[in-house]
Order: sequence, then C-alpha cells, then structure tokens
Amino acid sequence: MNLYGLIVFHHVAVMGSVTKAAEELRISQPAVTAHVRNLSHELGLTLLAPRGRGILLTAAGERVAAHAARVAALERDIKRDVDAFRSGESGVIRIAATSLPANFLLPGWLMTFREAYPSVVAKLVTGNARDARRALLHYEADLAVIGGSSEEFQGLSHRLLLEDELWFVVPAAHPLAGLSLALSSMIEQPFVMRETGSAAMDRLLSLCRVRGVRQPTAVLKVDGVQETVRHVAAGFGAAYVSSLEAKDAAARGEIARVDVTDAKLVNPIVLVWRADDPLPPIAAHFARQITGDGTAF
Amino acid sequence: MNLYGLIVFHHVAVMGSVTKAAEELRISQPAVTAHVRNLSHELGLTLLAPRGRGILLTAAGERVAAHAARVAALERDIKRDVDAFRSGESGVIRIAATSLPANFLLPGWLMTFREAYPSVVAKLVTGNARDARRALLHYEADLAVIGGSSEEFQGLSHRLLLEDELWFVVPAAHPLAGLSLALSSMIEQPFVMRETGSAAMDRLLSLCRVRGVRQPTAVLKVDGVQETVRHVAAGFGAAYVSSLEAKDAAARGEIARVDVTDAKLVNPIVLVWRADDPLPPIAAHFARQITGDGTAF
DNA sequence: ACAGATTCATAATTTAAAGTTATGATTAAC
DNA sequence: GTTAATCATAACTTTAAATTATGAATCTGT
Repeated sequence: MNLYGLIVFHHVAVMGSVTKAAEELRISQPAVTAHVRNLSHELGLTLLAPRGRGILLTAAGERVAAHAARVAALERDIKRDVDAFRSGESGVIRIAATSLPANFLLPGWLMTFREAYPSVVAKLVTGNARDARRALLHYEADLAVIGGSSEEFQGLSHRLLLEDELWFVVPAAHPLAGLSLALSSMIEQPFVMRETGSAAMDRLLSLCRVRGVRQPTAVLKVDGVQETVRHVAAGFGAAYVSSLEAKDAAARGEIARVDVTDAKLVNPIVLVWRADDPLPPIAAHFARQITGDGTAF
Repeated sequence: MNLYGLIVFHHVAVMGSVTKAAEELRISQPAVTAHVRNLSHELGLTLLAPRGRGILLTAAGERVAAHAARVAALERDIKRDVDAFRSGESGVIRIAATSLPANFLLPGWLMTFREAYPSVVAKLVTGNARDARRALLHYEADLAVIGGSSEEFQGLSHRLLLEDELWFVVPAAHPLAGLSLALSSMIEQPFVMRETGSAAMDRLLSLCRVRGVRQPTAVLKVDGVQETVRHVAAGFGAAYVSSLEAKDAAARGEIARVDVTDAKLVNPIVLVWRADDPLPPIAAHFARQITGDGTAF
C-alpha cells in the first residue's frame, strides 16, 4: 500500500478540497488528483465523488480518511520521538560495569542524570572487566565503567574517571588500627577475601609476588561487595578493599584503616566505549556528565 | 518522512539482514541499501553498523525499528479493514426513512441483517419523504425507505418494496366495527389525525377532494406513530392508518377495521438510492436483503 | 593460511513514479 | 450570460527507485 498516497488523501479529506490539499502539500493540483486516483485504484474503492465544483468523500472515502488520519498521527509521533532521541532527551543508556562502580558510583550518577533527563531509561549489567568489554564489543552496552584495570584494548577508547585508593582495613578494635607499618608485617594478618576475584585483591597478590613477600592467607572467603567490609567489622580479619567500599564503615567507626607505607596502590576507574562508532546521544550526554567535560564521544 | 523507507527498514530489522529483506520485498539488495541510507540521512541517525559480514542495528536503529514495526502493523490493520469494507463485511449503513418504515419495517430488517453481518453499524434518520430524498442527494444517507409516495425523482432510483394497505379503523366497540360501507358514510365519523401530515391522511384528503366528498373532521390531533392507534382504541374516533400500524392493535381486539368499499388505497413503500454512484458494499448487501434479489445497486 | 562463499556498499544505468504546465469540462456566483 | 473556481486529463519533465555489475570485508571449511 502506498502510504504517501494515504497522507496526500488525508490532506484532501481534512481540507475537503483537492486544490487546498495541493497548496498545503506544496505540490500541484494534478499531482494530488493523480495520488487520489492511484490510491482509489489500489484499494478498489471510489474515494471521492464530484459535488458541485468541488468534491465530497464517499462512504469509502470517509472510512479510508479515518485510517489516513491514523497514519498521519503515527508519523507525527515517530518524528517527535526521533527528534527527542537525536537530541538526547530520551533514549536508553546501556551500561556495563564492574561491581565497584556499579554499586558505589553509578547509583548516584544515574540519580543525578535522571533529574536532568527524566525520560531516560538506564540498563545496567554488572560483571567483571572482561564481561564489560565483551558487552561493548558485542553492542550489548554503549558505555562501560570498569574498575581496577586501565589497559588499552583493541577497538575501545577509555578515559580515567577517578583513582580510587586501596585501603588495608581491620576491625575497629584491632591492635593495628590506625598504625603505620610495612607490607611484610601487614601480610601476616588473616585476610577476608572475595570469593570471586576482586580487583583490589588481584592487585595485592601481584604486589606480594613482585616484592617477594609471601601471599596473604584467607581466613574467610565471602561473596558480594558489602560482605567483605561487614565481616571485617565483625572481627574476622583484615581486608584490602577500595576506599569507596570502606569509607562509610570507617566513618561509622566499624572498621579502621592501616597505613601500609610501602603499598599505596590506587585502583583506576575508567569509562570505556567503542572507539569507532558514535555513542547514542543520550549516552554521550551521560558520558559528558560523569567526565565533567565537553569532549566528543 | 518517507514511510516506505520505514517499511523497508522494518524488514531489515526483522530479518537482521539487508539481503534477506531484499528477498522478502522482492527487490534487489542495493535498493534496500539505498532505502536505509536515505532514511538514515533523513532522520539524521546511523541506523546500521557493520557487524562481521552482516549488519547490526545501532541503538538508534533499534528505536527506529520499533516505530517501523508500528507503521507496518498499522498498514496491515488498514488493509484488513479496507478489505472488510470492500467485501461489505463491515461498514456503516446510513438510512433515511419516513416514520412508518422506520418504526415498523426497519427494526426487523436491521435485526436480521445484523445476524449475518455483526460488525455493521447502522445509522437511521427519520423524517418525511422530502427530508429522506434530500439526505440522499446531500450524501447524508446511502439508502432511503420511503412510505406513501413513489414519484420519480431526478438523480434517484427507486424500487417498490411492498404495498401497504390503508385501513379505516374504529374503536373495537364502535357500531361500525367490521361493517362494509361507502366513503361518504365513513367520512361522517370524527377522525383522529396526526399533527404532522401522515402519508395515509394525505391520501385520504386528496381522495375526498377527487370524489367530491367532504373533508373528514378532526376530533383530535396527535403526534407520533403509535399515538393515533392508541387514541382510536381509547374511543376518540376513527382513523385512516397503515395496516402495519393497525395490525397488532386489531389482533389484540383493541380496534376494529371498517371495510370502506370505494376507498381501497395502498401505500407504496419504496427503497430509494442515488442513481449515479454505486452504493457502499455493505449498503448494497442490505438492499439486496430487503428487496430479496441480486440486482446490482 | 588460503580459496571460496557470503554480505553489504558503491557506481553506472534503466525504469518507473511523481511532479510540472497547459487545457478542458462542469458548476457556482455575480 | 459571463466570469471565476474546481477538478480531471494529457503531454511532458524531473526525480526517485529500481536494476546489473562490481568491489571490499569477513566468515567458512579445508
């Protein structure tokens, strides 16, 4: 079915005149007549009847005109939505993130963003850094926020968002609480570790290998972001965690930091996106918000 | 916006392939590529991204594809409805009728028709014969059922549906009940008449004029179809009415017929339509039902 | 790793659609 | 009865949409 013919007929029906429809559409009157004739032939219905020196819609014409109005309305609606999408007013932001940013950074960022763009829909998938990069390359996400590694990657661009300090923490009442000491001493402590490798613990293990210090021993293996800190607070042992994870509990006096003078690592948290193709406008807005600059993404 | 381009893109989105979409649309692959390119340019959005040796929809593409699916669905819906309309399965029958057929004939006819065509919508306007003809000529109705006159009319065709007998009726207990007598005697009775001229009473008045008999005298003027018979039954006087109006009351013994030997008129009831243009299919079906033949309307 | 097949994009060309101007028939208006 | 308005038709031009042919990139299977 020729939908443009329907749109032309819609104008004829609304104006009640072939000539007026032609003026509105900025085409000639015979062009409108031809469209109506073609549509009429295609549908097998007589749409117009001569009425005086003008025209009048037949019953079939009235019925088809009602449908034509629906098409015109749908077209307007699509146009409106596409404009909103192009300008970045609405759309879907698909984000892949590792657990630290997914739990400690993105909730706040997305909340702020939502105030400026209320019609945004965010889809957040949490996984490890490899999952996140795979999601980007498989077009399952448009942005990734990855904590713990800032390696270059084929086809991906990245940008440092912040450098998260890694802290050794112990229960608040622990003898080492608040002290300064060397890694070799700290490592003697029993550690609470994440079951699935966390970026922080990976960094610690490789640091020990480099320094020739023995590997830390796990007194407890837990799963989940909050659980490590909770179990430290409960007295199970020390842990090596992101300052973001530890900050709140430390402020509440549940755990305490230990200053290990020869192990001051930071955990880079980077924004990653596909290097080649442009971000959806709404995702670009979000990226500009969290990087705080007007770089083209 | 080029809606056909959207339809083409819809096929690409559904098939996930330019080539498969081209096969489905029975056009060449470069034609599909060109449509997508044009649409992309028109909307100012990148819709497709190369993915391996195929393509993948971008976020914008997904969003536009969702709209394209709506357009495709609407097109199917319109096609379905237009087919139903063309075949006469559905549609609107606009009927203009005079009061007698509107009250005594059309209710039954429309009820029967509705059983065969449940999705029909009937619009019935009641008026006098002139109103009904005007409604036809002004395209406000497609069919008219007119009682009482069967004159030719410019631009209108007609067909006799039935010949309704006109009866003189009196209250059941009236001395004339069931008798045979001449018009000159009958006319002495006081008559119940319709306020607005009914076809039956018009015929009676002109008959009296032709026969040189004096005009009947009105003992009561009422308005409405049923009211005349009711007031006769109540004993107000005689009346000259359609057999259709009187039949039920006569069968219930509320009124009685008087056989006036020299005044046996019939009231032709005709179906009328515009001579020049074809009836809407559904109206043609209805016309065939009530005429009981397969004449082309 | 390489030959062959698949998929999409581009270029050149043809075909079909859509648009134009000019003009005629019909009807309304003065 | 003349004039103006409206739509339909015809002849022609322009634009859009299709075609075939071909090239670049990528996957498949040996």
